[in-house]
Amino acid sequence: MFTKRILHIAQLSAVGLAGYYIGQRDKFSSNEDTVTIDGKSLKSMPGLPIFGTVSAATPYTDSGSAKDRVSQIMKYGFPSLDNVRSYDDFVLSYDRRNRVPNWVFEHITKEHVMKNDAVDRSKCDFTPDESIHPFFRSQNSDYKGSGFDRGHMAAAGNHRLAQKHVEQTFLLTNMAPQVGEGFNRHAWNRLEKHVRKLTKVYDNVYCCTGPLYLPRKDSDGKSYVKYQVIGANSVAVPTHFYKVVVGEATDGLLDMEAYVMPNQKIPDETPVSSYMVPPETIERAAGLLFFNNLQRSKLNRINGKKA
DNA sequence: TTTGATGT
Repeated sequence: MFTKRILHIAQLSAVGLAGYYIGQRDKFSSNEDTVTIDGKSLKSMPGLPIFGTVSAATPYTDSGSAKDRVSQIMKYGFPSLDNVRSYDDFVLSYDRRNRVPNWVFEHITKEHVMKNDAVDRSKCDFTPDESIHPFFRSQNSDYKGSGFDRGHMAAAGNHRLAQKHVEQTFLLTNMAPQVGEGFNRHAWNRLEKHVRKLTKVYDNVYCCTGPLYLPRKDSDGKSYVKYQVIGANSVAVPTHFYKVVVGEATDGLLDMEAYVMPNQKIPDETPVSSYMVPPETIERAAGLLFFNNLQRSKLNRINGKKA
């Protein structure tokens, strides 16, 4: 088991493995850009960026507005600011070149993952996102016959408060091509279940999910990033996927876990913990900063170790 | 159970 873990970490070594310390990073302020958007189009067009008026420093008030929900989901900061779209229960940044998300952010509580008879996943359809320009929009036809699943980044099972919420997770903006057998339907699914279980331990769980395109050394000894593209729109097939998760306890202390899994069949017996990596490794590989507004003094553990 | 694709 231990050797396996070393192997996974070795795969990541090309992008830098500098330890668990996530402290003194540049102060990246994701809250200073302001864009004004009228409330009407915000309601009629799910997916429109409603950013700008949102600040992670804004205290959460339970007034029920979309803006407040975004500030709650994004409490600890935006990983990046490009092509941000907000939905009723998750927020994402869309990669127009690759036709998949850069990152998807969720705020999850036990109420969000509870069984709810009013919500039926089987009624959901995978739907192209009309809020994306047609040049950059992925279609169901891109995935059809590709051999890859339309894998949720924000998992459907994390959004059971309302039928509308789970339906929005089926927008293709929230999808990336994933190996089905042995990955999306198994190892990755186990990781998603693990995140849901964290809501039993923590009052609030913040989860950021996305793709990675990691370099690999070729036979000529040089490193290259190589990934398949599928369909008429050339949707990128990521080499790996990450999850960075923060659990917020009642006392305000925070625990962080970070995972990277290769987009391939993974043996059934592999524990999810063997895919833990230092968060900084993912940040360097993805070009993102996670939980940048988080107060370091409140960070208790990272990947189970005292921070 | 939850994650999906595919065929009728």
